Amino acid sequence: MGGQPTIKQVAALAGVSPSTVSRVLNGKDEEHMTPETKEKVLAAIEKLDYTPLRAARSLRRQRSQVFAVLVPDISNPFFALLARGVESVAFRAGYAVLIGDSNHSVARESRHLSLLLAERVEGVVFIPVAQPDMDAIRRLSSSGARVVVVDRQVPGLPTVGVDNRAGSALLAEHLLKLGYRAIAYIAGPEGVSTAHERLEGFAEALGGWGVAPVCVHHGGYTYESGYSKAKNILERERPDAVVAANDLMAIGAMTAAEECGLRVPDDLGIAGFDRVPWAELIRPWLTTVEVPISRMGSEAAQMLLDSSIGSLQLPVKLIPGETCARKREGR
Amino acid sequence: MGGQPTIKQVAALAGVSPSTVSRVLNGKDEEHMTPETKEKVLAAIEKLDYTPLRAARSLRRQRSQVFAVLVPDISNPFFALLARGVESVAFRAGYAVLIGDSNHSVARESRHLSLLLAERVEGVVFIPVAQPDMDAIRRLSSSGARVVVVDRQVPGLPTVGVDNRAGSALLAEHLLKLGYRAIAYIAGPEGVSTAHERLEGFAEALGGWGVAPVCVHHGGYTYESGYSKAKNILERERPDAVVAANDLMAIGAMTAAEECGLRVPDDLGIAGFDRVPWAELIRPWLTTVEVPISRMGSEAAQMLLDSSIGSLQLPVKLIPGETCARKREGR
DNA sequence: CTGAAAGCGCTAACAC
DNA sequence: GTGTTAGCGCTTTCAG
Repeated sequence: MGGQPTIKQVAALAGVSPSTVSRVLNGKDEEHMTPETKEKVLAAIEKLDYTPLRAARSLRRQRSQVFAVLVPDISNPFFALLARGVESVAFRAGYAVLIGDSNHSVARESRHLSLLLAERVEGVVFIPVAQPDMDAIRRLSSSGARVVVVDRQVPGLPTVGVDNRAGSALLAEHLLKLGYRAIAYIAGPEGVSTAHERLEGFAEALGGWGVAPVCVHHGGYTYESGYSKAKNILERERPDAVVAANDLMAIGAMTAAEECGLRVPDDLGIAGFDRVPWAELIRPWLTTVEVPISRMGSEAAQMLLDSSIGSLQLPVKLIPGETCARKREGR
Repeated sequence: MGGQPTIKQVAALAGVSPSTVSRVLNGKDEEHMTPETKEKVLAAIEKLDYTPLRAARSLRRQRSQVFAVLVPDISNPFFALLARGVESVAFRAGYAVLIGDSNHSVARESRHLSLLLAERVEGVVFIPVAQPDMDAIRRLSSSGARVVVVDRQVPGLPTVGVDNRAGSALLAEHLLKLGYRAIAYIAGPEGVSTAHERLEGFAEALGGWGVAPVCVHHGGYTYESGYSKAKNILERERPDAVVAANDLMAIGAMTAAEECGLRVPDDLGIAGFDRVPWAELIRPWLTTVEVPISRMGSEAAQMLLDSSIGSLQLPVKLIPGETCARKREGR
């Protein structure tokens, strides 16, 4: 007990001044230093098991050595993987990582942004909610914190993302080649950039083949919304495939198909987007598009570390699965 | 740009001293304060959009207002849910939450514990790896940080856990009632307390019916280990059910069963433990035992906030699923 | 090559 | 009621 040792105590034990200890700690002037002095200091540090207090250091250096990850829901595996990518790079660089969960609420997100300002975080890897508080974002970033947006677009902020249009086009062509023509689309929430991009890329690619979606509904990127939208669609239309803008909704659609007595893929093809980590555990295997989310996290963290901040686009990959397996001729 | 405003600037603008601003900020002596003074200060704070610097405050108050979550893999939905529970309680109480991912490595975990020491976190919600660095843990907790272990046992530390024995017994009885008798068990890693508890609870309950497991293998709580152990078992034995110590391994076992040409549940029953959030998306539905992990996170955080630190055990719940659906008479 | 001194922004005694 | 002062633990000029 009795509090951790301070630099003063280390100095006293080593018989030097605090400044000398500090120099050793920070590797300054190491070349112009008597090896013995250094040894003594190191020994004292070891002996007392001394660790410099970050708060004091931050205060003095005017930098916190802290990053943050701010996402709508950390329990969503997609976001959790992002956090992991960030944490791993940040930790290696000696940064601590704060976690923020906005719970899809603008208000909570704003409060988090303010907290991060108080914390003087040096950088934030950020997945904003649909209509973020631009003012809070501006305040934070004009405080000197770097902000990198991931998998979304926010005007004026650098982004790490993927080519959603291209990914959707890949998926569309895959389905067309398999013979699907009556395709229903469950889009993401309106006002979210990825939702638009995925929808547009998909519709355009279909258009190139002279095909149009049977219908387009907007869901909320959740399992439940995928389920209810699909239910809705299947009661009204007779598509031969349902494509959802993410995996969670696609799986919801699978449940709906099952309840409607449709067999996947025999009666209905289903596809998603993201390739969430457990996508491959779903049976039948989901057809999806891989988004390298963990990599996006580490790239974003790297951008925070480098001075070079600029947008970055990573490639996506089509993952064919059993849920869209129809032969061109039908069966 | 040009740096954030300080308490001095607020004081100057309000025409008062910094202490007065501080008093307003902290709600001290609010009653013995001229309402006008308070108004002026509040106005100045508003005007400058001032936020007190946490590092300075921490240094002076000798408390960081920071908690941490340290887990083996934040991208594991089980741990991510835990983090969410912690974050939500901590945030409400004005605490920031650091995230640490030990990547199942003792070395990384140790380094994280040191970093948390430097950070002077006030509390840690901790899921340790199999053979943790007890020394690092002791150093941290004797620095004054409260440490609550979740879902594991570490001698001398308070725990938030569940009754794994009872849960396993529940599961065993469910299977026995359904008529399963030749049950293979895939346990968790040796040296992990939950693994032992689950195994023992299961074996004991079987014993009560005069039944013993066909065999017991130890896996690593991962999908891959579940797959390979099950493969192994199915090549040698002819169990009518495979029970895994967690869902991830159970799902691995499902894949193995499939590859061996066994139909679930007709030829082979399969059960897990944890009820990970996407367990219900798996088809056929997994039989499992629910562990309220998010709740465990919020309870742990609450323990950090309250002065009362002591172990806590939350109840588990059996979730019957289609993977163990055999009738008593067989089919 | 090393020490002394000042100060980062804030809070808490202690004055008045 | 409010201001003055000292100091949390550290880094960094500036002397020597």
